[in-house]
Amino acid sequence: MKLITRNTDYAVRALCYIAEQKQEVISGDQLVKSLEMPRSFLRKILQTLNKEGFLNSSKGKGGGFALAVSAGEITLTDVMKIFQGPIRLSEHKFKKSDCPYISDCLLKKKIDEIEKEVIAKLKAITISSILKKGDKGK
Amino acid sequence: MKLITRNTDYAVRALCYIAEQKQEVISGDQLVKSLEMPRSFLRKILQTLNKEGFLNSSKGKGGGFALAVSAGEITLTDVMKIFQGPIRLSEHKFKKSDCPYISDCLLKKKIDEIEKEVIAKLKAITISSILKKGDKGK
DNA sequence: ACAAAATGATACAATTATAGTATCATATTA
DNA sequence: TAATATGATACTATAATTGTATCATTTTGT
Ligand code: FES
Ligand code: FES
Repeated sequence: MKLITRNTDYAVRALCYIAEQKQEVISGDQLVKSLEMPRSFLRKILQTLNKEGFLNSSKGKGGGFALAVSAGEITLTDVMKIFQGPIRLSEHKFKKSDCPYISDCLLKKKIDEIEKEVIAKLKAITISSILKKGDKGK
Repeated sequence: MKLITRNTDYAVRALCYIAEQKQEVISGDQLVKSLEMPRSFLRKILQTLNKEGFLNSSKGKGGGFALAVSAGEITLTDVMKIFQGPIRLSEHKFKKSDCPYISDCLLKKKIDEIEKEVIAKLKAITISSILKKGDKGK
């Protein structure tokens, strides 16, 4: 029953780390060392973030990853969507034949409401909002 | 990324159904037929609800399950706890060595806040609050 | 040219959670 | 004592999560 899976979490932490460094470009290995995450797993995550346009990558010596978007513009929901698909708290949506309440289901309505609020709040969390004060904005 | 798993969902719907009927005692088979859920799965769920004190059961002809607690006192979080364990949106709690931010992690704080709010809202959803108007209170 | 340093692509594997099944035992009622 | 119901419990299947591992490609510096 996790809302945030580990690859999302790793991704967020990696983005935070990159955003905080003075250098723009950070190599995967540096991230692995600094954040102590499984190497191959993080590499895959970084590749995905690159493909999705949140990171730019460069090969060869001195290469690595840099933010492609400012830290203030990357939201938690962005990252979640990439690694976990569309956000949905419940799958309470049964075939009509399955459920006598479906046409006017209060449970569904209530859950949907909560879902909306949660998403709104997650959307308000950006990478820069997670960084310690003083580092923000970058 | 589901907040509510199917056994929780089935349990809630079963509780709703039982609460709505005029008879107090409803057999497992009647629930299976009416709600069109997998028989064995629902039986297991009903047994669990019984063990946890939300249903009373009686064997033999005319037996079945009845609410042990009034519908207004069974919350969604109650049911979730039974079938999904303690509610936790994120496992963002790494070993100290893993994460430079852990001592003062804004992400953790923000997630925890959201978590609290979600739990509060889920707690406000009771079985009777899900039933159609007019059936309430039973 | 060539080696070193990096990422890109991709296939594979392990673990865990979810979802569901099946069987036999036990109690109750008619 | 047969029928009806739940109790206990072990088993299986599927899917999601969490990784690993390998080889290819690009870039840089000597
Ligand atoms: S759609 Fe069936 S109870 Fe909500
Ligand atoms: S505990 Fe590490 S970023 Fe939150």
